[in-house]
Amino acid sequence: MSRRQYRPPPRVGHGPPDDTGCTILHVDMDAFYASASLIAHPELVGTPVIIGGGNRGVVLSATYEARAFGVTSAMPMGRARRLCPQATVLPPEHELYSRISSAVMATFADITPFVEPLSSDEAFLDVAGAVRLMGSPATIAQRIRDTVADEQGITCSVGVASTKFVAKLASGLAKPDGLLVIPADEVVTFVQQLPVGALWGVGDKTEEALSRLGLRTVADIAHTPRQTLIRALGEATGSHLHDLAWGRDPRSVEPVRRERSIGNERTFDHDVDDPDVVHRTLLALSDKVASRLRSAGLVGRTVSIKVRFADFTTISRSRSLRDATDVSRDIAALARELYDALGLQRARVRLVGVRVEQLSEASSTPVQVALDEPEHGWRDADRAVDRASARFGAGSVRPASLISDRGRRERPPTAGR
DNA sequence: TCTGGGGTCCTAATTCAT
DNA sequence: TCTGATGAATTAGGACCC
Repeated sequence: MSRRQYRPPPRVGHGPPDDTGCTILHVDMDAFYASASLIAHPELVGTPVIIGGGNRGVVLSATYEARAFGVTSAMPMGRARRLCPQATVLPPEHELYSRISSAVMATFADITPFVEPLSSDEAFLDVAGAVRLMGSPATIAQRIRDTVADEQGITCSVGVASTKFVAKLASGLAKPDGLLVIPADEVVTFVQQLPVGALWGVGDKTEEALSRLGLRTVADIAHTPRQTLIRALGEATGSHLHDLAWGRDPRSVEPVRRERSIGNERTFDHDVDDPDVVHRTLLALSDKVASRLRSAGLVGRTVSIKVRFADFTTISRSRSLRDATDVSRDIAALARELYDALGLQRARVRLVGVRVEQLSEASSTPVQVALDEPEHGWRDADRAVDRASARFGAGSVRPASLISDRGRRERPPTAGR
């Protein structure tokens, strides 16, 4: 579901590609959400289909038939409908996607323990240790494509290369339903012919900045002094891009990545200027975040809120607690404090979000309890709510203020994920 | 065109501790 | 005790990714 697509693969080299040393695979499902949803709608195969919804939503995924009309992911739904009025629009089915995603990741795990998922529909694999048993990297890549197609009924594309970022570029160029090997000794030629926007980490803003320097291709970046790039883009981005432009990418495939934050946010159907509605939404979001923390066995020290106004300007505020917490009430209280401290009168609010950062394992983080606070009471209450939710469904137990009269009238957001 | 929701990482300013 | 330097942590904002 990469947002950036580039033209058909340029032919690199002649004869069968040499995959020696190309032990990194990037596997990417083709139009994942759309393909998955079509399993239940075989009559729509071969027609334009858009996954998305909500009156203020964006396109989550679209079939290649819809993309032919210019529809891309993350495009506002209104625009997508105008570009392709004949498309069928289906609402997302997240549970289906996550089920298929788990099955695909399990297929990867059968091949190598070195699997780094990037999202529900793509992953890096390091197959160095599997080559003796299963054949060359390209052979393994083809086997993955066959297995996923047979078992899940959807296609994927695989990039095979000696580094992560080249493997990712390759899978993008192989799409849809393709396999592309970039031999190790052709990496520099391959990357340098690409436009700067093809590089991972170059979005609209960075592309603009590069364009101001007159840099359009990766070769242009490669032949620009490192210091010039650093001056224009900052230390990290500047030196990173210079390295990539020469094919240097020492990052290894990391199977376990610890979560650094957990958050939830919500865009209102219509802009809201009633502080009471915002307060109740913050409460519901805090509740959701806290329960996700608990089920992940994590606690967090920093609570941050995000507020987006009607004109789309967005601000955030955060504060750190003395001790890490996973207690709904603590998170909600701080979120509300942060919001109230903004001193907004009747600003029109489009979105609010709550996020908890500075995470650590709940089991290894002592949660300090002040003697005069009924801290354990709230923790125990939260766990009872967790048990009830597990038994009777999410949202079966909610803070009283979310089911008040006003609540019924305004229909606060329910926990749905 | 009118912009979701889940995140990660980077930068810069400010504050705090030594 | 005051002062300055230095480095770490905190906070806010923004770019980027899928």
